[in-house]
Order: sequence, then structure tokens, then C-alpha cells
Amino acid sequence: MEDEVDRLVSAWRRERPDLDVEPLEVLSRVSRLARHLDRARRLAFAEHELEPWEFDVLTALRRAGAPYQLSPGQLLTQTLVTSGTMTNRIDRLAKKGLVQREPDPSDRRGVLVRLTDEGRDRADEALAGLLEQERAILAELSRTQRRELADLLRQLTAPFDNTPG
Amino acid sequence: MEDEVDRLVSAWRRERPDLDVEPLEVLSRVSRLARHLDRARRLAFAEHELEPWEFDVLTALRRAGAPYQLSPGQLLTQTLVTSGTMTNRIDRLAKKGLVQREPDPSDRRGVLVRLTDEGRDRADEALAGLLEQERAILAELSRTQRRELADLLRQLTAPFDNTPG
DNA sequence: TCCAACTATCTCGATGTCAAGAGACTTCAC
DNA sequence: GTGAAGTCTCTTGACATCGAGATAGTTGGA
Repeated sequence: MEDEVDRLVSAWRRERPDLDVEPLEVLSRVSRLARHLDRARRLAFAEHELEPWEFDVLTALRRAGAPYQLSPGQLLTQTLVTSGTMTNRIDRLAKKGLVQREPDPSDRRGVLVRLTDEGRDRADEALAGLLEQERAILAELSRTQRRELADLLRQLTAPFDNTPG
Repeated sequence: MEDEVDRLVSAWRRERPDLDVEPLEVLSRVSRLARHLDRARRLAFAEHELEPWEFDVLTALRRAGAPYQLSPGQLLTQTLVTSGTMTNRIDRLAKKGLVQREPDPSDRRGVLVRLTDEGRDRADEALAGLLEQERAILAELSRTQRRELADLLRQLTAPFDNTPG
């Protein structure tokens, strides 16, 4: 089946036959798919009255394991946002009672963000909903294909994830 | 090589051993990779003094072929943004002299957005720069692997691209 | 002990995006 | 032809994000 990127690539081949646009076959699909996923996730989370950004922060804390605490700095690196954004997010989540800010006992500059019981429950519910939806999207592929796809993607993400930049 | 999603998945397996988190192996990688690509693209375009959103609009027009005209509505479907956003983008591109708004001769509700000569040149330059950068990112993979990856991704994007939703 | 360099978090202003709805025009059934 | 429904673009207000800089605290060498 044809997709939008097939149309995009053939348009470029017509307009710029001098250029090799093969990279777009992979990377434009990644970008567009991510865009579609964002929308789908927004819908899935709406059932649990959570925004995608709230999910990102809550689940980062959830994954940390009891006592569900991380510093804002640790949350930054996991969520790929800037520090100003994270401060704002923590403020709003705290106001909703899903997280709590506490002073870091070992560094007075620092803060620890801790999941409340309600925050933990909301994260767990939303994760279950997300996985259900993602399984439906991935039903297009066989188990083997999903494995192949994950492995190929890992080769592309690893350099980004394992360098300081 | 391990990436951030491997760490994320193993954290979930430790914290929620009751859940099957296999879907994340694929879709979290897609989202994170898209995030990294956004940043990389921003850098590549900065050399041509273009923002990513400007590139998206200019190249959509460029791909349309001479006379490089599309309606705002056609631009919407290609760029996956809302109509309010597109109005704003066209305004700003017009102010910079990269596009021009013209009345649609066949529908008086409508407008046609047309690339100026400068807009066309800027789009061409930026595309060349982008392709160069993307080739570097994809150098991790063999030609065959890139083909496989593109084909697998197409299976996931096609349902989104070929349904009204 | 003191100071410079560094680190962690927060503040602030600018900006791009979205969602909802308004206004103008077109289409189609009757 | 006429009116209702549909379509296309633009307006508006709210909001999350970014980037740069400010503030407070820590660290290590002289």
C-alpha cells in the first residue's frame, strides 16, 4: 500500500531528478509517523484526563521505582525538554496533586520530585491504555517484523542516545 | 548497542512485570528518533536561515511543480497542522517575501499560495543540506537495511495516510 | 580560608501551536 | 431559483515550549 511519503518522494523525483532523495524514504516516515502517534496518544490519554506531557513526567517517575523520586535534572534527560519547561510541568503537576516537590537532603540546590499515590495510579492506568492502542497500530506487522523494525530503529537511535550531544 | 528505549523497557519490566510492553520497542523509538531528528534538522536549516516549519511549507509548494501554487487547505493535509497555524505561517512567509497570496480564480472563498523565486531557491538549498545530513544519520545502515526499514515503516504509516481520520 | 568555576533549578519574555468558532462562498436537492 | 448544508480560510484566546539569564549552593585548588 502506498503512503504519503511515497507520493512525496515521487514528487521530488519529478521536480528534482538530479537529487538522490532516498534518505526521505526512511526519515520522513519516522517524522510523519511520530506526528500521527502524537495525535493518537493524545486521544488515548484524554480518556484518563491526562495530557501527553503529564504522562511523560509521571511515567518517568513511575519507572524509577519506589520511592518514585527523581531530580528535575534527571527528568530533563529522560523527556528531552529544557529546564524551563520542566519547572513549569512540575508546577502544574504539583498543583494537580500528582507530584510533590521535596528538598534534596544531600544537596541544598537540589529538589526531588516525588509521585503521589494518585499520580502513580494515574500513570499506571494511562500506560495500560496506551499499550492497548499501540498494539492495535502494530497489528499491521508480524511478531518477527516488529522485532526487525525495533532492531533497525535501535541502530539509528543509539548514536543519539549514547553521545553527549 | 543499547539505546534509551532498551533502558526504558527494562525499567518497565522490573516495575510492571505483569504488563507486556513490547509495543514500546517500536513506537517509543519512533517518537524519540523523531525528536532527535527535529533537533538535527533545526541545526541544518539554521545554516540557510530557515525554520523547520518554513521548510515544510516551502517544500510542499516546491514539490507541487510549476507554477508552485497550492491552496492553504492542500498545505494543511501535507504538513499535518491546523488551519489557524497555516494562516499564521503563510502570513509570516509572505512578510519575508518567500510566498505570495493570490485569489483563487475558480473559487472566491479560496486562496492560492505561490512560491516566489527567492522562496524556491531557499527551498532548494535547504533540501540539499537536509539530504546531506540525513545521509550521515543513515550511514549506520546498509542499503538493504534502509530499504527494509522504509518498507516496514510504510506498513505503519499507510493506514494513517489512507483513512479520512 | 577564600575564590573561581561549576552545577541545579527557577524566572521571564517571545513565540508557535491548537481548538473553536466566525464569515464568506459554493453546492445540491427540491 | 432558493435555502440548507457543506467547505474554505481566517480570527481569537489560551497555553506549552524554548532560550537566555538569574539565583543559590557546591567543589576544588592555592
